[in-house]
Amino acid sequence: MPELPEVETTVRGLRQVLEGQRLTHVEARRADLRWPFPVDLRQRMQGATVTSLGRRAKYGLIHTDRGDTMVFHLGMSGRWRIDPDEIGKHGHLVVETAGGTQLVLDDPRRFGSVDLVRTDAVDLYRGFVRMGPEPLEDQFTARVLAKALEGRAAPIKAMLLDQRIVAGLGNIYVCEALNMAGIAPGRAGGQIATARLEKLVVAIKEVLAAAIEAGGSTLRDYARPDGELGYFFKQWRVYGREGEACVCGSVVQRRVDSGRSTFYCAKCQR
DNA sequence: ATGTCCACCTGCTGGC
DNA sequence: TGCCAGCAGGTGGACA
Repeated sequence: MPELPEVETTVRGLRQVLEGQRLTHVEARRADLRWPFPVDLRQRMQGATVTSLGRRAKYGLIHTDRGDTMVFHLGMSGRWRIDPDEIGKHGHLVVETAGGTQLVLDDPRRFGSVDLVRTDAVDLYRGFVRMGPEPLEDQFTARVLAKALEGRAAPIKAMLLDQRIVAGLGNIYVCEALNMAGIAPGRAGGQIATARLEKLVVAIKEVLAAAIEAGGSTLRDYARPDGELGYFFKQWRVYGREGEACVCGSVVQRRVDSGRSTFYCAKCQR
């Protein structure tokens, strides 16, 4: 589930049990996820105290008093479980705190990742170097987006999924934002009028904020072993709704672009 | 440089 | 019941 809102919700849940806590046990249960775990992960994290947590795009950040930052990505199927009944066969990283909480990073498909960087050099992390602006920050504006799309022929949908253009959107929220803005997913990025980009930027900010809000409303679930993510899926306008009625009365379409489903309304998105 | 596609994994669902 | 194809929220790298 992890696009920006899900990672933000995850970080908020982790913050409640990790911030200010000393890590008494850190154990990787296999050698790698998408990449190898840092060989010195346990050595550097075990015994350290978590000073704060943060997020950059779809990455979660766990800062310690040793000047290290653990950077995690949840891939397609990753999630943190808090005090689960059992670690489970996909529980690949286990962290325990002095406060008595056990955290398990669970990721069946193993597209996620865990890295360790020096906190004062987080910006140099390979995933962050060419990354675009945070969509919820003020510096993400229609002007900035227009500049990034200038002269580009690729479909707007593909461009919004490109983390170098704007960082944190995934397949769901791109589909939703394009629908809210009334823009056809296949339209060339460089050929969208500024006024429509204004609308798109507003839609992106709105859909992300609403999703975080919905995740936040069920935040307490993270304290449970079988905690699930939020309920924003109930608010999807087009994603996963092929064949259903759009608000305009037309029918939501699905098509596949480079292996990813695109949901849209051909009538209200032009 | 830009655009496009695929591999990397496991689990689940729906059709036969 | 069982099998198999198709699908899933991401992204780095290989290609033209």
